[in-house]
Amino acid sequence: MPELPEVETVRRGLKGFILGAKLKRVEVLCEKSFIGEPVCGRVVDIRRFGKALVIDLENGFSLMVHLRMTGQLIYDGAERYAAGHPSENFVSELPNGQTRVILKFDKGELFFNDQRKFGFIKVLKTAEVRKEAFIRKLAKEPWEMKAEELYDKLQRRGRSAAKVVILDQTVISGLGNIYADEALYLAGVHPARKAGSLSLEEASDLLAAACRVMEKSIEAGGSTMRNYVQADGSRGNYLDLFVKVYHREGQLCEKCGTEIEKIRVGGRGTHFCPKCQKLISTPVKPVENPVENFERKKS
DNA sequence: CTAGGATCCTGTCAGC
DNA sequence: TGCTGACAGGATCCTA
Repeated sequence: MPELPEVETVRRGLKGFILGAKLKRVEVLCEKSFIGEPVCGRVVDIRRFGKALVIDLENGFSLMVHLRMTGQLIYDGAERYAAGHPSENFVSELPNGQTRVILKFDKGELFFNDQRKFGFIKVLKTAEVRKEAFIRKLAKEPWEMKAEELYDKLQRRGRSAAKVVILDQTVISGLGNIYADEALYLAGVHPARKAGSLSLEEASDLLAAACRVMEKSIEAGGSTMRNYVQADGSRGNYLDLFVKVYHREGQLCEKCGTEIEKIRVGGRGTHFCPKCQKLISTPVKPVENPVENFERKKS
């Protein structure tokens, strides 16, 4: 799942259920999914760093949760709260074959499910959370970043596709495959544009678009059990309600009516409007007298 | 340092 | 039916 808005949704929702609760027992069903020695204790805070969630315990230890592609956190107590990668697990009997870790609290159980096992829970000392490799390298979130900073980073990685650069969490944190596509669409930037060809103004637009698209998603309530099950009992992804290009290939662009296309950029499925997002490939540094330089190099 | 590709893992779907 | 390859809301590691 889980890009920044989904993780923030998990954080806010989970807080209502486990803040102040006492973790009494940790059951690890998949060794790969839990790093370190299990710890217990009362939950004093739940924080988020980019796409990583950190559950702080009273005893000085913290549990860092990264959901990666298919992670979900499902709490079962007096009622159920489920968020993360949307799937039938939201409403299934748990544990099941995709349950990797169970955190048993005094008032309920928190299931960490993860189909692909890319996600994990890692035990850290609370005082050392910021030293953890992923968190330490994390760039600012879009709303904390200045356009000039993003522009500089795009320049430094000028020969990569713009989308590839903004997906890098050490460049800007929070965007994943969906919101990267959505932000590029809103800003009118083709995903495969060389990062170095973006102007400061375009970088600024892209930054504003990233803020807007993620704020909107958080407001929409993110990916939870609540909006996974429709009123008529059918299943639906909340993203379909407001996404403009993601998974919309073949459908029409809301702005110009052109068919949305799907291509591959940096190995990821990429959706865009070929009319609203033009591919202008300006060389980063135009080579002067290429023929002459080539001749000189040979000799 | 950057850029590109492989890799971790399970499940689903299209095509033969 | 069964097989095969492609692909998936992420990030790291390896090579050039």
